[in-house]
Amino acid sequence: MITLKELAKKLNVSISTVSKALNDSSEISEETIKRVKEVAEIYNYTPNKVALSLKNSKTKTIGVIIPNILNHFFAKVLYGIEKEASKLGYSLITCISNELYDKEVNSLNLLANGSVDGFIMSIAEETQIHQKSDHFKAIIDRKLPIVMFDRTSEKIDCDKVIIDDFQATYKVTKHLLEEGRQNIVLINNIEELNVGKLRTKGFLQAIADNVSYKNEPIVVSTSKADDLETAIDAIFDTHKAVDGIIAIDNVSGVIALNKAQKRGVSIPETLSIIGFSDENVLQFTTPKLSTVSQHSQEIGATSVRLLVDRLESKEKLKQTTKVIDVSLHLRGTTK
Amino acid sequence: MITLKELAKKLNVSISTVSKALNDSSEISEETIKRVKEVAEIYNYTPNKVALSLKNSKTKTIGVIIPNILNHFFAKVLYGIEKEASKLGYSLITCISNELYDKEVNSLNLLANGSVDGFIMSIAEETQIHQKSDHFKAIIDRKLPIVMFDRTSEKIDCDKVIIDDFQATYKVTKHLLEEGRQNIVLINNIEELNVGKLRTKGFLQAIADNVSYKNEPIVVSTSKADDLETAIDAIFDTHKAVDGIIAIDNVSGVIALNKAQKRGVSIPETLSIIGFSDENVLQFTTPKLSTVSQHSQEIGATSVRLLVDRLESKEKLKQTTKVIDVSLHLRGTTK
DNA sequence: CTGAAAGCGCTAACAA
DNA sequence: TTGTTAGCGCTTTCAG
Repeated sequence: MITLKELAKKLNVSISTVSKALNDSSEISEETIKRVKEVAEIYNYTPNKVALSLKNSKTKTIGVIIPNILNHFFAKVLYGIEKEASKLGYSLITCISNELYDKEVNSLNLLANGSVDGFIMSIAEETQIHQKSDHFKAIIDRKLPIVMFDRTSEKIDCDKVIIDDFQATYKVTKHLLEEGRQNIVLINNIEELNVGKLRTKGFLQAIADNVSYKNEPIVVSTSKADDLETAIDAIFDTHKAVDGIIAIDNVSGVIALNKAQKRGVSIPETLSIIGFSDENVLQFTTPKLSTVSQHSQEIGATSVRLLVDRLESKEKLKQTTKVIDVSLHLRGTTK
Repeated sequence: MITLKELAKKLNVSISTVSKALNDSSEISEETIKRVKEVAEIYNYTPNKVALSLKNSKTKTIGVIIPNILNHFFAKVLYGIEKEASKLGYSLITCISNELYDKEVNSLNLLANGSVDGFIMSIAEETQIHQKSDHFKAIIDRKLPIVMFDRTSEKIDCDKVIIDDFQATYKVTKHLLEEGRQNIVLINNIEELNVGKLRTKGFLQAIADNVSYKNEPIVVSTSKADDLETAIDAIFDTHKAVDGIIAIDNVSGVIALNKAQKRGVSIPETLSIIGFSDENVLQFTTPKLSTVSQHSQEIGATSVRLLVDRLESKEKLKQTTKVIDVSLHLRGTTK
């Protein structure tokens, strides 16, 4: 990497002249600017990012902490974050907390030493179970803004991007009720997470609001099941009359569809299934799974915009919570 | 963030004393070291990463360029990279090329300005189709080492981590031949990529080496197919006698399994299927897909080790190519 | 219009 | 044992 100093020597001018010329300063003559730029071009000069960061106390870099990159939802959010960040001239330092509290604390502290201007993150499962939040406070105290998406904490006052989880399942349930389903099972594979709790609430409320629904709402929690597939398969034994399944996580919907088909259940005639999966699973099933689309990419992009707005605004902005719309994509597994 | 300077003032000593004390220099008295460390602890001092990077001309950061984060193979490699890098004390700046040449060039240049010590990457599809490689040369000329994984370029002399693609399909094909299959179809959804070409070669060679195989080898290229599912479904019409399918990409194996099942083909009795999918798809099918495991996480970890070795070694190391073993996981879709 | 110098936070050679 | 100083690469104020 060639530096200003070296350019200056080659040009027989001072360092500051080169710097100013390259920044089109009005202090420098047209003539000199041209000369400097030519030579800079030849030697392929680019300003050293680290020096700039030190000088400006700004890195133009966002720290991203993802609980689990193998989960397609998070992968897609990251995709959205990367796209928007790169559009706005920001780089990404990515850490993966692997759902662990310690790793999350670590990543946060590691990057809070000047490496990034702010954070975009989703809370690790372990952190959420144990309701930890002091580490977030510590970061915010150090004037590093955080944007939380999907898994957020009420204890922390920061920008948030979420979907309306309650509303999502409320809508889904309502749809199944309108189909005339009377034995709806909700599969909850994420009960420790707040989003899991909210989605369950939406389901229960929708059923409570429906006077013509005869049965008790059924919630099957599978999180602790050693084997998700077995647990889901068992639903068909335990609840013989099941005619509607809502799967509020990434994968359970597809599994339920598979198990139902193996048992010869005709879908969507006698059973409707709606999942929270991303489109990537669609190519794996026939009929195609009906899903709640969480607009994952949009969640990522919005998070970036929120953070960058805060970083680049002069005034102190108020903390906001953006709610991203969900949409119901009815495909082959619903009527 | 508190700085050395501020600590020094609070302690009434010089900046360098503080610095040395914190680094346990033998020049400083036990006494002072203790005093300094206490105060540093109180104010939660951590050295500024940017300043260190500038000082040392080392960022302890690796630039990672992934063609497509939504592809589970790459997500898993990234997972492996992150885990190993973090173990070795390195951070990751992640870019996603989205399979585009321009984006790849851009990311490379963006990070080559001092942001990272080296790169780990897999080549974008577009780059590989057009056989571009000058941008890699430019980076290496700037003394930034690159480790390429999976999709590599023969034109570039750098560390590489690959699987033995030829051997992989050779083994797979041999297995199907030993099962007695006589009408094997290879589905190639990645024919523009070198790995696609190599895997195809391995298939062809295995068949050529087998004297008792009666028919011509069949390769179905689907890359340009608007609809992968339709293309795969059509195989069963075009090649009625098909009794073995090898899918050399991430998803085609599962799709083939689905389509076959819909047509009532009994698996693995009359048809064997082997795919290159990762384990994540297993929960979506019954029987479980037999696969070639590429040890994606290991690919990532090895890439990191290769790069870090080079970065931290005094001598000039020779460029090496690590070949990661593949293993054949026979499950329900093979005999 | 151009240059010298200070400073961002840190380390290390050298001086005291 | 502690302090002074220079320098990593850059921008910017102030002098010339």
